[in-house]
Amino acid sequence: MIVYLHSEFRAVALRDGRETKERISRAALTLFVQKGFAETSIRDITSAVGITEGALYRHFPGKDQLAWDLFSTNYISFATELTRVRIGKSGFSEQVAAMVEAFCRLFDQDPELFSYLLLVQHNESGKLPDTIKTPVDAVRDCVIDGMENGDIPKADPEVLTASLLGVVLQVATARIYGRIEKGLSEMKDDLTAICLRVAQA
Amino acid sequence: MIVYLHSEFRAVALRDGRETKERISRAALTLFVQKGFAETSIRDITSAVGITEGALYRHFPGKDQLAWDLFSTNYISFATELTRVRIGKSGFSEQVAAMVEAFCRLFDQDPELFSYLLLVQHNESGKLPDTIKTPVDAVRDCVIDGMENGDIPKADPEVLTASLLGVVLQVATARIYGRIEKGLSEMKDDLTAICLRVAQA
Amino acid sequence: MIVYLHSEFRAVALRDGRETKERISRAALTLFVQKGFAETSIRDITSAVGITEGALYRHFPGKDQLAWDLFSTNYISFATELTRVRIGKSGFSEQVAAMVEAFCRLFDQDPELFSYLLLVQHNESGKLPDTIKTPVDAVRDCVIDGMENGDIPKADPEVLTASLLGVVLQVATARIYGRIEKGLSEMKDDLTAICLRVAQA
Amino acid sequence: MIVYLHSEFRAVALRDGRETKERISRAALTLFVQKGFAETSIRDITSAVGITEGALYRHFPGKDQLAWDLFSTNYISFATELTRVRIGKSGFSEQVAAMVEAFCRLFDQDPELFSYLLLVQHNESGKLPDTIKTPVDAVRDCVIDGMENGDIPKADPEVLTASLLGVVLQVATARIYGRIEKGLSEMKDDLTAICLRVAQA
DNA sequence: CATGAATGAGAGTTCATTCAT
DNA sequence: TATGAATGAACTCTCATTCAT
Repeated sequence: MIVYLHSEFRAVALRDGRETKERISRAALTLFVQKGFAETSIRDITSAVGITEGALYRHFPGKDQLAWDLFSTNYISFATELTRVRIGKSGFSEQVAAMVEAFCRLFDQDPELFSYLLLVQHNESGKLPDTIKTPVDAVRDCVIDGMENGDIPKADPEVLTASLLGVVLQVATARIYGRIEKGLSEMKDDLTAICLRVAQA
Repeated sequence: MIVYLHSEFRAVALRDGRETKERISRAALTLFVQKGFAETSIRDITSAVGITEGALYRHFPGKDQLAWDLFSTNYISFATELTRVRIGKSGFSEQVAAMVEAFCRLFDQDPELFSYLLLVQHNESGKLPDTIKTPVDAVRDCVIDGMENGDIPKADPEVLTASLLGVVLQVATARIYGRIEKGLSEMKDDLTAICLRVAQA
Repeated sequence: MIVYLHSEFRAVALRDGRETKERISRAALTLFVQKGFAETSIRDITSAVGITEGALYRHFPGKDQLAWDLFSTNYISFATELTRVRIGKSGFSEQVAAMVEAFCRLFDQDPELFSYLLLVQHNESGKLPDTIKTPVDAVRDCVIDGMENGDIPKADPEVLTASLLGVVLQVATARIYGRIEKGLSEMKDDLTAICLRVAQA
Repeated sequence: MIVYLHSEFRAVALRDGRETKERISRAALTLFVQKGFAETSIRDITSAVGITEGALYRHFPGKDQLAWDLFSTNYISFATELTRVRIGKSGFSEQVAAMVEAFCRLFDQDPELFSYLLLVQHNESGKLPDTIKTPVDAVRDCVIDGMENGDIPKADPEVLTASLLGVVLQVATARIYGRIEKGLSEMKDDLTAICLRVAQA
């Protein structure tokens, strides 16, 4: 099981410095999602944390780095989680179910992080080196496996990957804007069913 | 006959308010999509057009208004187009096919506009009064009709609406990032097929 | 009798150009008094008149000149009026009464002009060449005459001049801010009485 | 012992927020009186102080607030002083003498502040809540007291208040423009005498 | 580690003025 | 004469970042 952003039990054991750094990260995440990266000032972040502007630079080299750390660490960590839950299952259907569940869990546990990684900043993923696995790669791996194993019909794997992602991300978006009221995890079976129909599994 | 230093055509172009306004709109659209709204400065826009910063304010009251005009006009007009092509067809399948085609046409004719309306700024749609129909409304209308007519099974219309939109928008995104090479219109039948499977039509 | 800013009967006989110029002057006067010189833009003036910005420059070489014309013409003309009414009277008391009446008449006929000349822009008077008579000069002449003729006791004429002006201008100010409700002309005898006590006439 | 490049005194001066704030206030006061509020730019102020433009905003939220702080603080405090010196005296004549002296003292000690409060920005006093006592109120209180006590004849207190103020302010103005050479305090007895004649005390 | 005054660059915007039409 | 698009300089203000303390 992955730890999103910070685990409470470790925080207790840590010194103030580490704790401040995590409070900065969390405040930044919240504000970046709420107002956007450019619209969030260093002062917005530090005054939310209750420190002065200069203090932030003890923990992060700058605003860009802060945003990037926030993104890349968690983006990679979520991709790893996706692959981990997929590898544990055999058969396309089970794998899709497991991945959908992982998406829903992330959303329900930490909607801000979900938004930041997958809706707001997901165009930042181009900055990652190609060797790093992203959530998109994890889904594509699943799709390609499914085609090679004959679980689903052969087709352009990129189109199928995008379609599957699209279903989950757009439903998440609808949930954020209040058009859908149920938590994502409550809908995981429905979402899985839709995904399997998309893939004709 | 006198030969002016500037040809009449050039002079007309320089002095014609309409034309300048449209060149500003287009430059702004391009830059907003490329770099984002906040990251695009007035100077970026005007120097792309070849005018000074102050000149922009004869055509738009400010940066926000420029972005909003760009968004609202085209967003509403695309929603109208979606409804128009849908109304012309009977049956859920035909209606979905027509709407998918409209999405693909917009994308291929003007990918920047597509991105601006549906990927970059689509969260601005909340600022529109509820009486105005958006593309999301157009898709939802189609879904609700399909359920009422028995063309598709009853389910949460919001989830289905989001899923259908997700398929199209995420495939468009993959195309923009170069993961897919075919034009969207070339894939319209595939996209329609996926959408119909999503809806179990 | 002097004509403040423009006489209606002449305006009728004039061409559009002259009439526009006077409408510009009047609009500028109003706005300068209401909002201040720096806070009034060319656009404020021209849109009040109903012409475009460029058109103003057919009538005035620039904003500064417009303000200066407005000030100097009327300031001198009012100084002339003051001297005219004073010369007609013999004895300090009669002269003061006549001048107070002239101040009150200007205020009641054209409070904006009064404010502009005597309250708002009166520090511009330093730009006038010393050979030109100002309202302050007119009052000082009266004071000096009164001292030389033995109508009033000898003292620093500048202090007395300032005091007399102060009484009139500050009462006018109180009237503008609504602290006094009567028209200035209604109070002219009271004001004259106060002025004569100031001068110990 | 280490000798720093900048002496401690200098370093303290540069880093001491209080001191900088006061230097900004003083520079602004000087410039507002010399050139007017609108004609004074932030750059004018900060370059007079020897800091950059942005630094001003750590001490004041903006230009308007700076001007307003400058005005309201000192305006109220001078009104309090006026009332204080008046309360200490019995009888209209003594009270007027005390208040005239207070005006003269302010003028001679800080002519810029006098100008700013009473000549340049005094129309800002309308922005103060009615519960706050202004110098005008202080003078009016004295006038009303004098009438009620029978020290001076009954008349419109607003007219008398304005007249008394007018004498002092216009003499101060004449002094500023160099028409009068004596310091105001040197003339305080003359001014008092004039004021008493105005009020027929 | 934290403070917060200061920097310096750049943001959006306004405005007096010009000039081709 | 009038128009109004365009200029160019100035404006107020914001912000990421630095650094003496």
